[in-house]
Amino acid sequence: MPRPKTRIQIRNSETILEAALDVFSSQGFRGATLDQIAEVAGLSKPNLLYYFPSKEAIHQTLLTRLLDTWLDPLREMDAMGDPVAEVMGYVRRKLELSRNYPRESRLFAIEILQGAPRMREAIEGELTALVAEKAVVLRQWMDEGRIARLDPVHLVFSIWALTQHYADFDVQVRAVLGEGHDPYAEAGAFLETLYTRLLAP
Amino acid sequence: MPRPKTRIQIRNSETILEAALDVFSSQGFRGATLDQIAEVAGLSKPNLLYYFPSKEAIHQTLLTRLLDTWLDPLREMDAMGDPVAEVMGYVRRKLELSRNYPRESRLFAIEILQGAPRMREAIEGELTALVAEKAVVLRQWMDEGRIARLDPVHLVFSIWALTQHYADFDVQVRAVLGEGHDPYAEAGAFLETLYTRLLAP
DNA sequence: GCAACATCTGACCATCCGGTCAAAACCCAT
DNA sequence: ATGGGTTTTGACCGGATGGTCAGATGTTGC
Repeated sequence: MPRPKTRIQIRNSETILEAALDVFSSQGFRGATLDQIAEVAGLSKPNLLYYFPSKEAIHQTLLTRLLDTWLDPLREMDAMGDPVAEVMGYVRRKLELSRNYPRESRLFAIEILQGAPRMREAIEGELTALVAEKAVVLRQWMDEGRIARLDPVHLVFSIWALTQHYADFDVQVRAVLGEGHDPYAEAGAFLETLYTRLLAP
Repeated sequence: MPRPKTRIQIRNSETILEAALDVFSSQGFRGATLDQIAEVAGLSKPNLLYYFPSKEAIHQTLLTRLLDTWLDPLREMDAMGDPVAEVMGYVRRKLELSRNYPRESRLFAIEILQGAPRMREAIEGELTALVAEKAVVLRQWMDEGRIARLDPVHLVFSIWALTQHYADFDVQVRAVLGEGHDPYAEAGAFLETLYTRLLAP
């Protein structure tokens, strides 16, 4: 089953990946079982293995798809735009990602936490290259005095940390805030203030 | 084996917990096996179970010990001290914790990521209470105009996110930075700048 | 309506894993 | 040295889990 072709193949592959995302992101690779995924997907376990050769392959497919989605917001940061607006836009897009795709965020986090055993290559390649590229842009803006002088790479780290925190530590965030809060709305306002103050030249 | 008494008991209990921390923090609860822990500890599997009644119990012991260490830096934040210095001190202590106890940080992170199945109570109790208490102090400082007006709880979240990021995402941080960097030293400088600018009234 | 192919499943297998247990090895006070 | 308690272990158990397979069931183009 190299490339899905028929409608059934496409539909079922998607169903499986959707279910697998649910289970992997809440249990980790080792904690997830094919039976669980099969149940969530509403398919039998052998049927899962008709569409994917192994548990490993399902996980790998999810991770590969994930990386692109994950890097897109940073790719969009435009060297020609207004520096503060561009960084702010990146923060906003990244926070949206956490809000709309928390399972993906957690899947990614678990993978990195465990030493990125199945993503090392992508981390050291694509991701590192993209950050290096954008660091040049940021440094340029700093040289021109359009944003404050900071370590550009750690600036990017701070955006990752602050936005992903709300998806990855959701349980903790909600417990501490208590009832009657919209964590993401409040986070948006807080981060707006934070980066406004941090970036001012 | 309710309370370790003899020297051998104390020594072996510690050896087991140390090994378990290694394994649980890099594989998660489900991913860790007693055989792995036994091997790292240099003991046999039945011997592990002579000191602890179950895998679950080893994990629970680690989590319980962890929480106190984890909250201490925030407890130390003193309402009587200088506001900016107190917050900065908290940031510094929390970053030290990430640097010196990265495995503990990851153990905690994995637990929360997976929905805190074995820590819910502590999160909703102790941790929430402590944050609420310190939020009062922070709000007081803001009312007095001694630090900038911000959402105090999200300010605390930001400190957690920014400091723990360096332990939890260590692999990614090192990959992106490349050779010849001291991530924690750079992070310390970056966070100093960030919170100086953020907190200024 | 039927052949050819795609999809699905029950039964099964080998391995792994947490945990048990009886007996061996060890330690130490007398 | 010896006896009584402590510590350690090899062998084993039952259940879970990833994966296989032969055959049943569906689907589609003609």
